[in-house]
Amino acid sequence: MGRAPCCEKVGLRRGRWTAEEDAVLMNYIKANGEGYWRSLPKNAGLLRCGKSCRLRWVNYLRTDLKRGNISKVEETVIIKLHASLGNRWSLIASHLPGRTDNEIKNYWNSHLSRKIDTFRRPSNDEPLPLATDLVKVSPPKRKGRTSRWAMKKNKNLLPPKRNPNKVTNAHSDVPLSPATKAGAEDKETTVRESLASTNVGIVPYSLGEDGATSPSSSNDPSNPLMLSPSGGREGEMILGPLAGIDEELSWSFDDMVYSALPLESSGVMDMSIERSGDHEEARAVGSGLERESRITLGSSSSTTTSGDKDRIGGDWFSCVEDDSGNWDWENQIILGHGNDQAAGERAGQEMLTWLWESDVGEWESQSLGEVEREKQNAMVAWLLS
DNA sequence: AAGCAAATCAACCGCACGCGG
DNA sequence: TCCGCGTGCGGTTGATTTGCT
Repeated sequence: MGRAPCCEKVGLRRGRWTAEEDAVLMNYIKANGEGYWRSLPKNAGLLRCGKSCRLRWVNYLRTDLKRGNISKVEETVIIKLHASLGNRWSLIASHLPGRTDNEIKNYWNSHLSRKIDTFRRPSNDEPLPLATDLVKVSPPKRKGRTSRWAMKKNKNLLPPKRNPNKVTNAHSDVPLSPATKAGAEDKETTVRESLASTNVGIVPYSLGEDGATSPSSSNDPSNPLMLSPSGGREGEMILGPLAGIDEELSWSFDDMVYSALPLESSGVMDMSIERSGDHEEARAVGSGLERESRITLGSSSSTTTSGDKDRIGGDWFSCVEDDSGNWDWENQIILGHGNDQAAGERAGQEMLTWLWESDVGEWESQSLGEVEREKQNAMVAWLLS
């Protein structure tokens, strides 16, 4: 016997909700609260199935929904969380107050997935993209309409005010550092760094022959950062503190990818790349750090995902390469804040909560000020942690 | 001005999960 | 342990709108 349908379809309305139906549903929920979705339509006098009512409420009628376009900051959070969580839209939405899983899912599918695809690993014959290439890349120019919000701006639709009392439903699973990618052609090959300045302030530094450090220009395509095999000094990459943050809050795929490397504001990171069988392994170790990240690139049959949980402070990332040659990032991430995973999770939650308690729109619109810099520093500190 | 293509997103659908009996 | 129910989630669809030709 098959499972009974959630509702009897015969005689029930489908499709777009009318203003009258919205009003009925909203009034009923205000009076009786959420839940009991199956019986709600009957009790409220709606010719809709319970699922439809719930969806309408959750995605549209709730008073704490945030309207308007997704901001750059929100986009960044979405990208980062998606890198860690995958298509767990409800979980991602729980970190974006006022945004629904459906909204985020739609935004991802219509905006971000195209961007990310653009940054996917190129074919074998093509060189890895440079940072500047990636930053410049835009999704295919839209031919069609603008955002729905823009479309509606002339309509008689008042966006609900964001409820300042809403408690962010932070989930303990997140946040994590985003999945990581390290492009490596082979052991002897230079890795073409594509780290660009981002709103989290990850700035590549170069180590000169005299040992002095200087920020590398991510805007100079002729000067990609060079990562030498472990032990090398010249061209060694140093990840330095905040410097030269671009006012433009941007976040490229590789920004996301590289942000997961074990950064240390004042440390030196060695990266070694090894090839074993059909997978490559990039190991990044920050000097003076009791932590290590290992990024494994390989076929699905060989990708290391187990990780070594006993390693102190170890962060593991992995991805698999599908048949078409794209890297499919998984989230085999083991929290590695020393041995105190709970502390790491708490720090992440506090970070996000703090970020979103402030007016993100204001943050985005202002030039770099003290508040922004403080937030960026905090986010960097969190990522570093 | 009309037709077409593309983009957006509200809504639907089916499955999975948790819970209580 | 099994079963049924209620609910939530993620993938997909299709109506709608807009820009381009």
